[in-house]
Amino acid sequence: MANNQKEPETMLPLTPAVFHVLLALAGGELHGYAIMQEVTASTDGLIKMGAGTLYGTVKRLLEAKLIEESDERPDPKLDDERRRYYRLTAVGEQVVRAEARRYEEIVALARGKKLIGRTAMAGGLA
Amino acid sequence: MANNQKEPETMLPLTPAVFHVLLALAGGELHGYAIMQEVTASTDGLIKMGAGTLYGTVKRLLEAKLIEESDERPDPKLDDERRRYYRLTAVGEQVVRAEARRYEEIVALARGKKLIGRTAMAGGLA
DNA sequence: GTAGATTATATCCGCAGCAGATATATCCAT
DNA sequence: ATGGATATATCTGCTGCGGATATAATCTAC
Repeated sequence: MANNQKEPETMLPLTPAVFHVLLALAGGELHGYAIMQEVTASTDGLIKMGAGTLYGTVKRLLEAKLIEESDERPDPKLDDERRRYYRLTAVGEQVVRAEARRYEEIVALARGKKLIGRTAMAGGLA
Repeated sequence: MANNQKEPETMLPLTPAVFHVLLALAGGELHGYAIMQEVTASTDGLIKMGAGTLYGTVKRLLEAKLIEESDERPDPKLDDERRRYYRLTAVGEQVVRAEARRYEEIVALARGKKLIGRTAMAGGLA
């Protein structure tokens, strides 16, 4: 094969916490606390990631080289210097893509079993 | 509200193991070992559910009344009497539906961040 | 028919990692 | 300046996943 690294599929499935963190960072670099807020916001408050989960997950993701710290500051003046920003690595992006596709397959499976409709309106008729 | 039971959304998110078991049973009742095989088959071998995971999960699902044992035998003559068949309860079906919708939302989120395409072909261009 | 592989259920236990509690410190609004 | 929100970090209890182990019935092959 053309590249020298393992196939991203080999590290699937991701834990939900890992996936949510990578997904949050797929929209651009964020600092830890912002990741927590992004996860809560993007799931309508259903997933509330605790501090222990977040920082533990970030640590493991750094070790696995799926994310990396960035020294760039979006706006040096308005920024809080306590913040530590993180971004996806190339491998991290491959992995989050692969996991997203896996989720897509599961949705297709659920659709095949008539659990959800063909349209993408997740709310249904409520 | 009209019904006397909790909203299925309150017990989300499900663990991946729980979701896969419920999803397998959404296609009709199955015995334990068949659930394992169905999970492996429907995920192209990516998820290989161990015996400990399966029977532990089944036990907890029975306690939570999301599944129930059925005495019906698909074909009494050809059947293996060791088998224990399980089916979704009404609540269990509500819950697996709700979780499937949640997965759909996550896929939509990933789509919004351009991680996957608009079409549902999960394999992509490989 | 009987030996070996597969099917089938069940429990045990080590380990990963999630989640709340705790600690510390800075930033911001009043 | 005081209090509350922001921000990072660690500790620890607990859940539950997953491989190993045990037991037994069923099926296949010879």
